[in-house]
Amino acid sequence: MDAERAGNVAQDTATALREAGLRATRPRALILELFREMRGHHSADGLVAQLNERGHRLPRASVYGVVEALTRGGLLSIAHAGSGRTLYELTTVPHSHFLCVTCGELTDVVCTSSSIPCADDTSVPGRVLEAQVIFRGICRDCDET
Amino acid sequence: MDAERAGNVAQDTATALREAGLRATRPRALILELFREMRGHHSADGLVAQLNERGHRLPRASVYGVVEALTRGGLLSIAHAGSGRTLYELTTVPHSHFLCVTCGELTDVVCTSSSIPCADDTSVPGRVLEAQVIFRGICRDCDET
DNA sequence: GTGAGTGCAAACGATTTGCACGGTG
DNA sequence: CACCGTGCAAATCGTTTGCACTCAC
Repeated sequence: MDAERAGNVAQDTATALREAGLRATRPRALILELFREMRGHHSADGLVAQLNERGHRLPRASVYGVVEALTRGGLLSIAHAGSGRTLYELTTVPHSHFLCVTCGELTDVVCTSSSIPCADDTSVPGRVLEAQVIFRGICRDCDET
Repeated sequence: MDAERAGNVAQDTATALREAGLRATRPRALILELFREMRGHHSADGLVAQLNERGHRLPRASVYGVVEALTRGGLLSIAHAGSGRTLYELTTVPHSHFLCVTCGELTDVVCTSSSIPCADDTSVPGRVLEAQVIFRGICRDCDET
């Protein structure tokens, strides 16, 4: 369980990075593994904190660079949570997000209707790369209070 | 044409503000009229610039307060453009947005399918107040280049 | 008259930039 | 061994906060 030894980058992680067209560096592997371990949505700043807790000190700017690279390589996806909060998550199947306006918690919403509305609508003024539905509302926890 | 004289608030603008449950102050009228004149999406910061060009000097913080109030009153709607950019637009019919990842331009997309996908899906973890579809892609202008 | 809204300055958090060093391919 | 990515510090951007003053109601 001490695969966290410095200099040691798990093979599959390194491979995943290279397959994404990225160099397999330690910070990148570290953060990718962190995402795989934790799941969910995390801000660059939150990652710095998580890494610190695990004894890895990475400067903010580097973490920002890493998540940018991982996103560019398609390994991470961006989920904007409003008010300047940029969250990242492991790229999986396309899905939507539910943002609680009270507590700010962001949850995945698995969309049962597979097609994205308007994606091929002629009123769309360009080539669509990605479409995202964001639901804003009040989550059950906050609603009960 | 010089309805811009200080202290003079156009009647219909004042009425619109009061109907929204807001006090009819000059900054609010100024900004609301600006939106009606310009259409489109604007950031709080952009509004400050626009107002300056027209000879109205309003401090940033006030503009932020005004758009917050207008949004609270339902006169403006928020359109998050990612990366911490919060844009405002006159509230009209519900619609989606197309964000060009190259130039950052935000355009309206009039959605022909009126229903919001998944809005009543049981997988949504709370009470939905609002749903927004955002398309990310490359607009025609940038695509041609 | 009273309180909401404004104006101003300064603080704030998230993200970005510039440059020298180090490790990957 | 060339170059991309990292580490570090400082700058920047959009937004928020605190407080005294003013104006709409």
